[in-house]
Amino acid sequence: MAKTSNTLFAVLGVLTKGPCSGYDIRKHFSESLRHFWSESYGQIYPALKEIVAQGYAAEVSYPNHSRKQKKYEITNAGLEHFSTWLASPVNPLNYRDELLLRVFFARPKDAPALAALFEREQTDLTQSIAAYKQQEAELLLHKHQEQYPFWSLTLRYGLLSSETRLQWCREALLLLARIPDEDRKGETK
Amino acid sequence: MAKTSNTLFAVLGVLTKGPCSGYDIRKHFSESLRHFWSESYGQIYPALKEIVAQGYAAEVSYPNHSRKQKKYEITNAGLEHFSTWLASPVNPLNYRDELLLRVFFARPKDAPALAALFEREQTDLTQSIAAYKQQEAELLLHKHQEQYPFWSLTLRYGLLSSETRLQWCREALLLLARIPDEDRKGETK
DNA sequence: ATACCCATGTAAAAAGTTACATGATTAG
DNA sequence: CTAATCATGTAACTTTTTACATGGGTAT
Repeated sequence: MAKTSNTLFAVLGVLTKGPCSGYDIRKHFSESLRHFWSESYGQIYPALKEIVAQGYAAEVSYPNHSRKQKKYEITNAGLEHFSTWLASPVNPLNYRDELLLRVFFARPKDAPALAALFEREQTDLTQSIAAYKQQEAELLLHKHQEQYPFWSLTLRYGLLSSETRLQWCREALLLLARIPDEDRKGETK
Repeated sequence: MAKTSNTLFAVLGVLTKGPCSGYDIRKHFSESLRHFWSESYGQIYPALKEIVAQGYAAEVSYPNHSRKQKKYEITNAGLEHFSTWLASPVNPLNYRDELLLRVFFARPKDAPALAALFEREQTDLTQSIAAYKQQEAELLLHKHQEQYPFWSLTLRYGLLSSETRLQWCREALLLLARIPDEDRKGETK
């Protein structure tokens, strides 16, 4: 198969929402999509070139504002290609979690250091939960758009999974609090 | 900075559990660590070479079974290097979720296709939840090891997060069931 | 004018996967 | 004897990030 690359589809996906420049696309990734997807310029511009080469989008010019900006518009072929991808099976995600990695290898002597990492994680999660809630409120303005239920589902997942992880951090801190003092064996110092 | 590479630390981490060959390390990644970390041979063997070059592990030979196998043992310098890493701040994880990506770009006409993806996800999650529960039972055999609480925490996270995602799939399917019929506008066919 | 964002793009490096070549050992 | 598994390693490729070069537009 030629290209399974998700980058191409992610970029094409943004174009389904309307004509965009590379810069606009980047903004989408670092704003509404940042919680579950991102792409850097180094991926976006080459992907746009490829998408145009395959006839899934075309450059459009708006004579009004003759900026340096290039906008791309998805073609019918592009829309169809995207729909097909959307219905295709998802690849198993390969998840890499640095915090879990540290926990897995930790020993009693690492408990205080781990606790500090968990506390940091807690404050980060608390912030993102607040952000999700605010975004949910903002999203209500689009309540009557046909895409509303889908956008709302992605936000909902962000919220649920962050709350679960926060809860887990709390459990972990309780557990860690019971470890450090009883174990001081195997010290060489 | 020379190397922030997590691969080096992940491999070193496995070595903290005891002398291992590259093959053994691979097995660790595809067994106990698979839910939050993985490395391929193409990463592991070069990483081992690098680790030895930096003096964090050394090749050991067991004259008994003169196999083709090379085992590596972590050095004191390696243990210290690893502890330092363990206490260092975690990098923000860049999470990419193909299912969320599809949901975000979906429109009412895609509802049936999405529902199929969610159902697939449900069965996968149900399986991993069962696997987590079985692993929890097996882990009880190591209840008195000093690393038990940490291993148990990583399993616990796997279980909680899978259950949350499963719950979200159920909500999504209910929501999707209410979409498809009311929306048939904008069809060109 | 000068600073700051908008905007496009690329080169180089780093990270990671895949597929293969090679051969030893073990179980049936 | 044969198949499966153990075991090491690498080359080629894909993917992704990072850092830079370049310059237009706009507000102070």
